Amino acid sequence: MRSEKSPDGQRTFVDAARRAQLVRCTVEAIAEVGMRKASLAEIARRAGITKGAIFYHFANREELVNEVLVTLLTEGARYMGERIAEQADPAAELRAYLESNIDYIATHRAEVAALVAIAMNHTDERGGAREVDASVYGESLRPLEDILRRGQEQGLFCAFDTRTTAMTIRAAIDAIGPQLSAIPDLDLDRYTTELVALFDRATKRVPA
Amino acid sequence: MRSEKSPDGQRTFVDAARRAQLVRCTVEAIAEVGMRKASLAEIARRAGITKGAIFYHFANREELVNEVLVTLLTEGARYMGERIAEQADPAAELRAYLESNIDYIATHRAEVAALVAIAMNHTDERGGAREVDASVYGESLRPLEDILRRGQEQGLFCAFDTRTTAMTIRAAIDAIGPQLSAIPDLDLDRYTTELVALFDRATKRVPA
Amino acid sequence: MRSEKSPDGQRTFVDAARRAQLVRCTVEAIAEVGMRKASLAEIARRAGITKGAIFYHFANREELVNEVLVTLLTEGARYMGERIAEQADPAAELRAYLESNIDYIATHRAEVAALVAIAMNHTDERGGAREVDASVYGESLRPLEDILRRGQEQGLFCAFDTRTTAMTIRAAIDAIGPQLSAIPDLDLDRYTTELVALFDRATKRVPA
Amino acid sequence: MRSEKSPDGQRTFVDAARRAQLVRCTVEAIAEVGMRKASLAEIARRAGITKGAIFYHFANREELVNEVLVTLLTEGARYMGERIAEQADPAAELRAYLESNIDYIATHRAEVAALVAIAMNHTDERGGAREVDASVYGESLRPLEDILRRGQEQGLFCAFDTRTTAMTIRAAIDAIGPQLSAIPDLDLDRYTTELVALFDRATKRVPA
DNA sequence: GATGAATGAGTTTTCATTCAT
DNA sequence: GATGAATGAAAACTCATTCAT
Repeated sequence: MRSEKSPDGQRTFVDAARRAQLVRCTVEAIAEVGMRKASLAEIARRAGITKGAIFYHFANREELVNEVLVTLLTEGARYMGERIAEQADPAAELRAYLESNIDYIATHRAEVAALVAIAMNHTDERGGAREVDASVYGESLRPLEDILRRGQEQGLFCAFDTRTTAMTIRAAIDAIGPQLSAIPDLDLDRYTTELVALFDRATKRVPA
Repeated sequence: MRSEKSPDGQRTFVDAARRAQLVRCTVEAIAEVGMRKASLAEIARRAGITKGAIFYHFANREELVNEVLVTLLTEGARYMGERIAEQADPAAELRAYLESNIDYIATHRAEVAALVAIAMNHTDERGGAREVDASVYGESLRPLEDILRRGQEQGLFCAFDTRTTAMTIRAAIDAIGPQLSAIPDLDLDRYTTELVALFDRATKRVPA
Repeated sequence: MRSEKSPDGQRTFVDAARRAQLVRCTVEAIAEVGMRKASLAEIARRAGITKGAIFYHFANREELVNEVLVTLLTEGARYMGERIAEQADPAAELRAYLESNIDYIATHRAEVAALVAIAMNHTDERGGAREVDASVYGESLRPLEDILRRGQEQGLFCAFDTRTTAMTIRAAIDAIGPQLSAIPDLDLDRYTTELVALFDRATKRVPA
Repeated sequence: MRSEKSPDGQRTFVDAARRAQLVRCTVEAIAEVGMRKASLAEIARRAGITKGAIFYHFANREELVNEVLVTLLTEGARYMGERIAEQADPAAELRAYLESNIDYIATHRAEVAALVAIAMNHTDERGGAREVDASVYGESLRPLEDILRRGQEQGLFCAFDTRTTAMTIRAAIDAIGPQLSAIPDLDLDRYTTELVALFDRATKRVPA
């Protein structure tokens, strides 16, 4: 075990590789068979190792799932952060935020499915008040609130509570995942256009 | 019950009461400890009876959960339908829709938590394309789309895709539940006001 | 309960009727769904009463099954005894024994199926050394041995151990039930003729 | 095992040993307490392991019971096949068939008891028409019919339906198991001699 | 005489976790 | 680093039996 072998938290290359592989297999397992049936046996099978070996790399199931969560969140944040950074003004940033998010969802269905499943299970099991989730929400919402606030400061956006609006935008995006499962041939381009337009109307300053 | 008794579906008073009690206990159990840990043992414990007794009243776990689902949905639909029916025009209806939904969520936290948990588990286990869920979504979205379409026909609302907009409104509402768990002292009145304003801006027709 | 109400073992008419009805329903249940799934609930369902009521007429499941056993055995013995009594000599009686037995099996499939299932379960559960079964075997074998012995005394049959031969005849008959289940369109007339001929050759005295 | 491991069906030595041990314990359990009470808990207790361990080696109860069935059938077939192969003519083969079968029953009481119990339960639960059973019966009857047919072709046996006769011989043998349970001190040598003589008379050609 | 309700012991099965090798 | 084997706690479900009414 990590903690036993290297108290300084160092990890060997092989260990890191296995962890990454296990994270990947877990994502696929959860996306395909759901949280409930994504047992360690199933994950090990996909990774081509034994159940027991998992415990060499992760203290327990929870630690593995947490790593999955952190990995997906980080990955997603990077994916979207880059696109937004290139924009000229907050209005363009908001549009880029929506577009890059939906694009990510469209091109990372397994990841999104796994993410939603894990998040649900967390909200579920610990009554929603879990540290990880809280920070996740905060972390993911802050950049969006920043965009909105700067937009208001620059006179591009009208007056509204940035938190409520940020949450609504986030919710509109997060609702796409489940819908995609139900309606696999959903027209995402159209959806994107409509959403961009909707939040444009909802946020833009109306000149007197 | 049911399977052991007369096929005419007759139910005694005691049976109906126990079923209702079990539904209530199941809602509370799911809301408090989550779907996964809301075992029949846990539910029976809360109801003060034995596991075996549950099977006297329900054929299996699924039947119990289904009854919970139907009960909550029916209850919710009645709660909100009444308020919306009294409104004068689609714009007022949309406001009433938002207000009554958020009000319901605020005053029925356990029910909403249970509903979300059950819905998630369904999406999870059957790959998201389950009849019940599909109809649930459709059923809950249709009245909202109706309001939006009528608003457009009467020239009150601007041009937009009613389905996308309805889904966004729904998503904004559904996001409140999880947030409430994370931030128990969320100011719901403010949230409501903001949301009403946001979707008012997003939908109203701007005179030339 | 019988024993509580009438220590003299008297039974009311209604009680006797219900017992008979329950015996009949049990036979059908066992024949159709097998011993394992012929639960008291299933039997009660077929009788149109509740599980609890069964315990008014029978102390427990075992007593009910025993009554079924005794009833079927008695019924069968009467059915065959009559035909055999009419015969002129032991050779004719042996033929009549075979014919009436096979005929009974052909016309009482449910009864035979139930009988076999119950017998098996008994042999099964108590290691085969149960009083009922022992007597059953003895009772059913004695008349057959009598026929064989008289045949030998009258010089119609050759020398052989009557017990072994009786058992073989019985076994040949008892094997028909299971075969009928496997091969429903078995030609029983042919089977009868062959069996009669076989045991005729095996028992008849060959003149010097 | 099996489901958790490599699909090439590889088995370790320990696994094979445990499987064999579990098969043995299952045979004994069924022979002693009957199919109904031979629960996995009982079998595990006899094997000195936990219930859970059984599922490591067998996917489920059915797979375990099937392995028992196949093992016993194979064992029995080998035991008897050898003796019959050495015989000079069909009449001697028939005698060897009877003798080796009865000998097997005498020396493998638990195996025979278990075999009968399992077979019965199968007939019982699936309405008698199960593939396994059908093939079992066919497989076990065919060699016997072969002997009889060859005997007829060689003019050693008289005219009779080989199927009916084979079944009768089989039934006479199969009846010994239950009798042994009921009458533990049955004189099997005598029984064998009598049976051989009986079927000799019943099958041999009587010269004109 | 019978019902509706409940019990409690038992069944098979699943799975995260442990550990000797 | 990893495997094979096993554990033990929990799950859903079944059913004979009891009993107040």
